[in-house]
Amino acid sequence: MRLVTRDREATGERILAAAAELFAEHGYDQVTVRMIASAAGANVALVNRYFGSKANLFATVLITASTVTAAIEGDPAEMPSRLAEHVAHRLRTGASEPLVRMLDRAGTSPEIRAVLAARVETGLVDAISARLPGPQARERALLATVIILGAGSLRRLLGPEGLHDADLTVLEARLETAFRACLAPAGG
Amino acid sequence: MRLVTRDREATGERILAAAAELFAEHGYDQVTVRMIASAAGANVALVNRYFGSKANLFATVLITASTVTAAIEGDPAEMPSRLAEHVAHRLRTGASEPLVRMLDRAGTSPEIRAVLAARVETGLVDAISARLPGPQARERALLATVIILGAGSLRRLLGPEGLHDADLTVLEARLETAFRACLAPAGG
DNA sequence: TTTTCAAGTATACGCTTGTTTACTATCGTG
DNA sequence: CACGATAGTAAACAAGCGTATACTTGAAAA
Repeated sequence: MRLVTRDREATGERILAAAAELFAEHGYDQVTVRMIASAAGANVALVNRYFGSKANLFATVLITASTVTAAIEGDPAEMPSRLAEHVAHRLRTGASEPLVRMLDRAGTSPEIRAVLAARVETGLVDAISARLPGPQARERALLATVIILGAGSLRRLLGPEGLHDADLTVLEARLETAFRACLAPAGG
Repeated sequence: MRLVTRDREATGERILAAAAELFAEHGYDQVTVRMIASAAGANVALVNRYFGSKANLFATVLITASTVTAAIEGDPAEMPSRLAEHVAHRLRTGASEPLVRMLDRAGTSPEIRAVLAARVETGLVDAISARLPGPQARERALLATVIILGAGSLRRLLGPEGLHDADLTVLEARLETAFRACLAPAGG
């Protein structure tokens, strides 16, 4: 029979889930291990006991976290519209995939930045450029990443009310042309 | 550091300058008042004595900090190329105006976010949209702001070495088309 | 010179952080 | 049952933070 009350694995997963939720919502710096433990219904010491350190827990969360693959995968010709829809939806609702949320709420400490940078490389830049035919794939992917990250920054900075007076359908349409300009095989 | 004179105003300005430098370099959260005081060659207590609080000092720095006005002002038709050059130069060198650097290293505490958001509104979004003829000026300005902020995020995340293998002249050319797509009067 | 007052200093307060240490409680098993 | 392994707990650790206090110093006014 599975243990209900004293289950190390289950507790560890609760901690991991709580950490993913909180990191995505508030960013690395603003989340304390006590917040994580409280949200997971676990003792503070278990966070460090099971994951070694807060930074390591964050890295574990990042590995587990999904990416924007849904918008990236598929026909490259329609990637601009998918990305535009994804970003526009993000601007509209504030919701997004955990990875992206954590990216633009990036912690400022160097060790965290490093693991985040690696994740951006693989989860965004490389993932996008791998699907781009033609030359300058990396540069084009970098620019698309710029928009994705920038939208997160703007949303975080201005909040929902800061975008209320903006027409979001207009934003989405223009986002698509912007993505298209970034991703087009022919430059300039 | 030994002072030649006891000049409150000069000391205050040294603190302000040191704070501007450090905030732009490392972001609000990572900078301590002791770092500021040390860089300014002043005592720790003077920071709070002269500026009330760290948050208030940050706000003062933000007010003093210059903006990207040089790239924004001028013929709107050439704003895309000016912005692209500005952003590309930023990606290349890592140097940028204090305001923009502080923006994408935004602190995560709510009170800091508020003053930053206000500064983005006036210094970027409003400044750009005011110079845009035609409809949807705010939406177009928002998208340009997205790129500006996103470039800062990417640069911060990947660092100089993360962009070494990318052709920055290509990036600048594509940035210009992206800005043009964002800022063009005719949508879609 | 003496007085005076603000500039500057040294230090510590209260708090929060991540982390660790001893301890308790509960389980499977001999 | 008893016992040992271990999940979980309570508490404190050391360090760092912003901030406040009480003191010292130096230059100008008297």
